[in-house]
Formats: sequence, structure tokens, C-alpha cells
Amino acid sequence: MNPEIIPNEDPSSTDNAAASTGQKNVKTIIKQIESDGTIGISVDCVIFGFDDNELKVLLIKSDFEKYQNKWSLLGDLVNNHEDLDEAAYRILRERTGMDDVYLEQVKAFGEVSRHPAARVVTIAYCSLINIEHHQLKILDNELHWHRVTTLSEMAFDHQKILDVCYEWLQKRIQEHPLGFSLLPKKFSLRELQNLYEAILDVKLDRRNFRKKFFSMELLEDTGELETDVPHRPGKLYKFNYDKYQKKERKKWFGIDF
Amino acid sequence: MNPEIIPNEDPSSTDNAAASTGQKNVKTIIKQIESDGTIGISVDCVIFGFDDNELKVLLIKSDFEKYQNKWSLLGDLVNNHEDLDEAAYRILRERTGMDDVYLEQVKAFGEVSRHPAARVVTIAYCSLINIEHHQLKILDNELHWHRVTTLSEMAFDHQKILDVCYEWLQKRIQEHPLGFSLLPKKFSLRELQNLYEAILDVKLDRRNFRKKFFSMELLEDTGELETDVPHRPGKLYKFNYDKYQKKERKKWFGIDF
DNA sequence: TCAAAAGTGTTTCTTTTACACCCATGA
DNA sequence: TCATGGGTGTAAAAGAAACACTTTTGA
Repeated sequence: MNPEIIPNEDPSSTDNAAASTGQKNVKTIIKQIESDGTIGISVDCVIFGFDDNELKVLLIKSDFEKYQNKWSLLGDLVNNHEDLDEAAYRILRERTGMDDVYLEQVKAFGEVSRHPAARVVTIAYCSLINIEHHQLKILDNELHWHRVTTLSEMAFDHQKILDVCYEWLQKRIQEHPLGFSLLPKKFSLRELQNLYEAILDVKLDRRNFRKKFFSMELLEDTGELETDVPHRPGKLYKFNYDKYQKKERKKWFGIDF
Repeated sequence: MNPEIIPNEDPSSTDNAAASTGQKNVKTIIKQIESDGTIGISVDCVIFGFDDNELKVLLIKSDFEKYQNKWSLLGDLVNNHEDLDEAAYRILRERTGMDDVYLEQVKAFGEVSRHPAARVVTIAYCSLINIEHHQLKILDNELHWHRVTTLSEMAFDHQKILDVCYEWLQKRIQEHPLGFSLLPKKFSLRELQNLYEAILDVKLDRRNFRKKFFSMELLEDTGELETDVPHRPGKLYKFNYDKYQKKERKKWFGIDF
């Protein structure tokens, strides 16, 4: 089951007090993998958020000795009895308390020596969450939102994984309405445009941007307006997921490379 | 290292007499995984070819009891000391004797019960090979080219994997020059158009198709003509990989969904 | 000389881009 | 009343789609 769009709802419960870091048993299991000569499987989540007109990613400080003080993605070994997707949702839930979020598999990374202690193949998942819906509560390992554009010194091959996921996001957001998962349910067109401009690192013409989105007929005017802005308030829209889902997908886009 | 385009060359050696099916030891290892309670990792290759104006995929009969007589993709467990990509190239080499082919990872499939004997996560790779460059020599397990459009009764979740890879191919071929890997090095525009029409299952206008490809300026006129055709022979072209590689990739395609 | 596919241009329509002024709000 | 960003339309350009006749070859 390939997760499609899941509309983001205000979290009914942000109770994640029970979230474990999942880091405790990892070392033991890694040791086992090491001695077995088997291959371990993990999932790493690249959790994107959008705040202050910038794309952010959720990171922790690695507690693996070799990579002390380097930034690390949120990952964990896959349990024997859980699907890959389930593992990704679990990691997300443990860290953010949310499970009704956008999540999609991006790529498997399996270089022999990507993990210094043992052979571990990892499956990278991309997740987009609306930062407003979740105040980080568990701050183990300096969990925090980090700007995507100013990153260096990551643990393992996590820089590579992040790069691949970021490129994936840049492409995907243009042909799939992922972006709305990063915004509040009701948003202004300016917020939407800021999101696209930040992710793609381009400037877009405001009028053409509006025209484009309105012509898709997937935005619904909520009748509400922005508040607390020091200028004329913009209209608030919401994205019509139902209508989008019912739209038929075209298989012919036109050859271009 | 994400394999980009590799131009297909005539194979200098199609000697693959030493290719092993890789199936002998699989059962033993699966048993071990089963008893260990660990998770196995395999690679499955979806090897597409194009012949007789139809898209084909290379399949064998499964020798796993439960799926006797069902069609199966070419796969094998990943060795401890090899990258995922290497494993995919190995499988390809063992089966086709070629290793200078197009190969790309598509997706990991990790449902808990996708393999009836043990927990095995598989990474699907898509490979495109030019059928003319390889006469199948090892026909173990009824190895053969099967039409993609008339398939049923596949082993494991291989139907699902094939479907995902086929959809991936349909999309990918429109924005990436994969298709040339399925054709002879020198081809006519009609062959190229037949390829696109077969893969996408659409009819295309001949004049617009030509216009489109010529405007990309990536086809080189070889000066040669088709032979042995019962009508006016078409010009033969080759694809200029160098020029394509040097082209800068645009990150802005236009929002459309 | 016939059958079959190659080769070739123009027009129409659609989509994309570029661009400037008035409007509503809060300070 | 000012500063700030919201909201709007049109013209030009580029790209995609529709469409028919002549040419070359082998049989």
C-alpha cells in the first residue's frame, strides 16, 4: 500500500510521552548483526517542515560514538513483524506524536560500509509535517528543526540521504500536492507561494502563480481572511483532497529531456 | 552512486556459461533467516526488453514449492559484502551476460508476509536491455521474454512489483532517455516511435513526434538507411549521450497536478 | 505500377510569460 | 495618510496538436 495524500488534521492528541528513542536496543542488535554476518534493515525518516518561510528538517545528534555531535536523521531498525511503512510511521509517531501525515518511501541505501559497525541497509522515507501542529516535546539528543539549506557534518551517509530526499521533494511537489501537508489547513496564497519558492529556490510571478492554482480548481475559498497581518489580509483557502483524488491521472505528459 | 545512462554497446562477450541460478543456496539461507528471526534482503530485477513492437520482461518459473509454475522475476539474496546496486548488476550478469546496461533502483517492498517462508525485504531494480544484443543461452526455469501486457499468476508479490516498475517506466521514459537502451544503437524514428507507443499505450502523431525529437537535437544522423524493409527505407539515427549528459537539468518544470 | 511507409510545413489552439495599477488594512 | 502586501487582466510568445500530400523503395 503506497500511501497517497493524507489530509493533515489538527492532532487530536499530541500525547507522545510514551515515545521511546528506539536508540537503546539498537546497539545491541547492531552487535548481533555484526556477529551473525547477517544484514540489518533500518528506516530513516527525512521529516520536512516549513516555518518562517524556510524548509526545515527534523534532526537529532547522533549517539553513535564515531559520529558524536554530528546531525542524524530519525531512524530505527525495522522490527521483524512490521512492514517498512509501519516502521516509518512508528518512528514518526515516536518523535512527533503524529500519524496522520504524509509519508512516502524514497529510496533504499545499501552501500556495504555505510554503517561503520555492521552491514545495515536503510530505507529512506520522506515525511512532511505541519510544524504548527506539533510542538516538539521530547528533546532527547537535541531533537530540533534544522534549516535544510545550511547543513553539514551529518552522521553516516545521512547527508546523501537528505540530498536525495530534498531533490525528490523538489520534483514531487510540482506534480503532486504534497505541499499542503506543510501548511495549516487554511492558508493564504502567499503562504503557498512562499512554500514553493522556498522549496524550489526560485522566484515566481505572483499573478501567474495564482492563475495556475485557480485554474486547477482544487482550492476552496473558506470565506475567512488572514488576521494579525499589518496589511490588507489575504483570503484563506483550503485544498480539496476529495476532488484531487477523483481527478483522473494522465499517463501522457509529453516527452522532454 | 546512482547509475545514470550507460550507452549500450554490443557485448564484447556474451559468455555467461558460468552464470549460476543463485537459486540453490537461497533455500538454505531462507531457512537460516527463518530460524534466526532476522530479516533477509533480496534484489529483484525487472528486466525489460523490446521486440516485435512489444514490451517484454524477462521471467522464470519459480522453483519455490508454493508458487510452482508461477512466473517469477529474477532475484537473489544480497550478499553481505556487496552493495545493492552490485547485487542487481550481478543478477543481470548471471542471467544475460551483460553488465553495461541501464539499471536503476525503483522501490523496496517489505510487507511482512510477502515471502511465505521467511521475512524478506526486496529491493526492485529496473533494467532495460536491447534484446538483439543477447540471445538467451541459459534457459533454466524456462527463462524467457514474456509480454508485459498479458501477464497473470506471478509468484510472491511479483505482479505488484512488476506493475510498479512498469508505471515507473512509463513515467520515466518521458523525462529521461531510457528508451534508447531498448533499441539497437542505430535506429529509425519509426522504431523509436513504436517503442514509445508500446510502452505508453498511446498513438502519437508521426510528424509531431519527429519534430519533438529533432528539436531536442540529441539524435545524430548516421548517414545510413534501414535495409531489408519492403518499403522506402528510413534514416538511421543514434542518440548522443555526451550531449545529453552535458545539458543542464532544469529544476522548474511547472506545477501541474 | 502498386503497396507501404518515409519525409515534410502550416495553421490553430493552448499554455506560459511578462508586466502595472488600484485596494484594503493596521499603524 | 502612509506603508505593506492583496487582488486583478491583457498582450505577446512559445509550445502542442491537428492535419495531407509527395517520395522512395521492393515486390
